[in-house]
Amino acid sequence: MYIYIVLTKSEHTKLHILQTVAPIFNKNGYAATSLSDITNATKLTKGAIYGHFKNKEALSISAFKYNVKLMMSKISEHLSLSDSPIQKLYLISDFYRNYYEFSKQLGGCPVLNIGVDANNQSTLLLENVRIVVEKIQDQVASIIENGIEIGELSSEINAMQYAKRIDTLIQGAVFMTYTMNDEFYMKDTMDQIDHMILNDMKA
Amino acid sequence: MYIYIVLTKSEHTKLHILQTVAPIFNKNGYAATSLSDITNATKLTKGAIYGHFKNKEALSISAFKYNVKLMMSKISEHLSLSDSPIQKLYLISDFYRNYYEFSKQLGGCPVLNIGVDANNQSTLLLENVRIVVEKIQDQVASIIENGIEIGELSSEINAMQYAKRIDTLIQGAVFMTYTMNDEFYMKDTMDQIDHMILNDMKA
DNA sequence: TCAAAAATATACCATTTGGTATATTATAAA
DNA sequence: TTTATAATATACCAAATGGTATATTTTTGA
Repeated sequence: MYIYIVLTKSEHTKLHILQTVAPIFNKNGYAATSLSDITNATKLTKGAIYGHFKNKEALSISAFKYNVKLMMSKISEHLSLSDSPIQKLYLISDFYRNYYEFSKQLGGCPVLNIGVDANNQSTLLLENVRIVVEKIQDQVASIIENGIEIGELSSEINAMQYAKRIDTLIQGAVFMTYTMNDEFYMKDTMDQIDHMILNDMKA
Repeated sequence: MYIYIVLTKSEHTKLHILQTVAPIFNKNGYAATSLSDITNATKLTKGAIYGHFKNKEALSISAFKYNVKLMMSKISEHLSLSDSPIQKLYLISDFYRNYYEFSKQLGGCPVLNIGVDANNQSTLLLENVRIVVEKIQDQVASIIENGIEIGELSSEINAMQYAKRIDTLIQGAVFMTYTMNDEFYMKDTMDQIDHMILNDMKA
């Protein structure tokens, strides 16, 4: 079953801009993405761009959010494969085993790229990255809490601490995988996470 | 005991440029650092800058190497506190417990910042980051190998694999610490590394 | 002390930057 | 079909960009 949503001209153009521009900002970073990069890629003029976005910073934030939404919905989709909290944890590591290829479509990992880039470029952009990181950690923590409640996971563990650990492990793996262009880091880190679930977290 | 090295005018200026510019490139990234940033900060003119460096890219590479040298010599200094391989591993985690404050002087972690930044900006810069990462991992691996040889560490473990794991854990922690401005990630990750040394690596 | 060389400053280059005011075109409701 | 409005294009802006040729100043060794 498909749901067809009729877009107005304006909505269509705005979506086209975001789709086109999100990977560019993600790859190049804020400063290295120029308005001519944007107009060339979208085949639109500055008039059209500025009709939809206040300025370059606002566009970059919308582009970041667009990429995050793509990423998050892909994870959610994957996590829906099981209802069991512990299985959901395994599905997280499973998702990231293929994250290198997936995230290339987005122009890289938005959290890593924009997190590093925004740190000294745009306070607004950095705030948005932080919100996303917190949201991700909250979601993982609530999976862990559910697992503890139904007795799948040990009641000894601190849900938020482990959520942060998992997130930190993942980000390190993403960074190393991209920087060294070597998926070993991703695969090995996911093995570590699986090991952690089994040995430290399981009830 | 101090060693005084007499610098020529040229050497003095070159050092002054690198000292001044290294944190700026590290903070802002390649594209977001302009030549006027450089001339303003150094109080020199373009003539002086281009007398010492072929172009902006060459300067950014020298600046990266300058920061890496500062970082590496600081680590080496710390690791010289013990001759025991297993103690050296603990000294690595100990070093990174204070890394947030230390690396701020450099304008952030050069490996993380330039690694992410260079990925789509400068192939030359990225190559240099990779060389540094490999060098760090080789050094950690050789500490582990020594530990295995003298019986401090288990002969079951793969030295390079654990070197890469430690490095990946550290990079993740650095990223999270900076992005969230929260040293919890660094401290907790170093606890994990200590735990790994004791439970997975120790003979 | 002096002259050659090295270091640095000045003045310039074409191109690009983000952004805007205005003109033109396309859309959508009456 | 017409008309008001929304969407997009055009033409422009001052400022900044990386880089260079040349002029000036400083250094250095004879």
